Amino acid sequence: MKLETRKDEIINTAAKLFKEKGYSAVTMRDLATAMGMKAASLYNHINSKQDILKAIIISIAEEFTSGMSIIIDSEVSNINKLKKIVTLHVNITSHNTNGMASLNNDWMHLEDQLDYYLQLRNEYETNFLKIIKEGVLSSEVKNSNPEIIMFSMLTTLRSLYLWIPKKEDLSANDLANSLSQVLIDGINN
Amino acid sequence: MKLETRKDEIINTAAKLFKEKGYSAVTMRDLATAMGMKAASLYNHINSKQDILKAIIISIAEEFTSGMSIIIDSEVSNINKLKKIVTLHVNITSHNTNGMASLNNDWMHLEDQLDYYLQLRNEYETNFLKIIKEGVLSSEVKNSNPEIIMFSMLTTLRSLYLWIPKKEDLSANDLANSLSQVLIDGINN
DNA sequence: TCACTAAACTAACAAGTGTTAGTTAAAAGT
DNA sequence: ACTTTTAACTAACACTTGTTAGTTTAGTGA
Repeated sequence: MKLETRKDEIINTAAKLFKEKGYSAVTMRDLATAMGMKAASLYNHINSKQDILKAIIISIAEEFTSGMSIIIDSEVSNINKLKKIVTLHVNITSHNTNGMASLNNDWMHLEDQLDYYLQLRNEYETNFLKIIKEGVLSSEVKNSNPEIIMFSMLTTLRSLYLWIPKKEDLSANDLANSLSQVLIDGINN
Repeated sequence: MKLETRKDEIINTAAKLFKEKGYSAVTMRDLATAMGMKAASLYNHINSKQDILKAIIISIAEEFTSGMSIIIDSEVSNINKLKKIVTLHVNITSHNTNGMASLNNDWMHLEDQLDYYLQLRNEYETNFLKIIKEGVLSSEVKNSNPEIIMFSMLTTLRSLYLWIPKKEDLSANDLANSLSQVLIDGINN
């Protein structure tokens, strides 16, 4: 665990600002002010505004990809795979709430890396859907529209970044458990 | 049902562009090009870029407020109130998917109307939470964390704008029913 | 001590921003 | 027939944008 470099500080500060106003509304001068320096000085550490966005989004997207890959290979029931997905989202989001905002809202500004990002996202959703469909086949999962199930779960999980910072009292574990219960068992008594 | 004015056309076109790139990334020249005219000509119909955003967001926010008010006053079980909320979101989103994107992602750029918007949103969430809490008290709703329940439902409902355009074969009614089932009864068999 | 490097600075640029002023041409109202 | 309105236009504005060039300053290794 290396110390946080100046470049990392800039990227983390940028992620925070991007979360508040969105990528396009944050200027390099905004970022510089937040860092306590002048805009031109940022370029001693980063190549471009684009590159900051890329650094924020791609690393998280790859975390999800490798996390999903481990879940796919794990030998547990499909319901338990879904629970693992919930935990994956809670964990990744917990240690990078700001970055998750950019991933959700600013991916379309990626330019060079857009295709790569879309590919990762597509693969992720395909794997997610496959688990649900297999769960339906094995009667673990109710026979509802699998795409609606995925949509419902995934949108909730993708919005965790909005919610986790407001509920810091809740441990990641507790949240993952409660959320799994609500998402999987429903709320009807 | 009056004919669509030129101003409405501009606002609808803007909503579409805002959905694709976000408010800040869309320029008045982008909007003008999409309308087949010059940027300056837009100002014959609208006062400012800000005003377009306001027109998009506030009208939808008020739709939600009045919809919620009807649900609150309706004499049905709390579970059925929750189902009505699902239907409310499906209906509003169905006839204004583009605007819902701005409401979700660009509300922070409202400036003058920001406080008003936040007030409406806050009241809405308070009412939503109250229905869930009363459902828990009357044992209609499982005794999970009410805030997690609301978070889970609301984030799914708020993301409908991403999904409805991709599933035009599904009628608003069918979608509301399927979604209610998934959100309320869960997916576990 | 001296060269080198890291990381800040000032100054400037070319392009793009929302918006205003003034003009024009066609349509509508009287 | 004349006036008014509508809705487009061109030209320009003051300001902001991301970024580059060149300079300065402080710390590091030889």
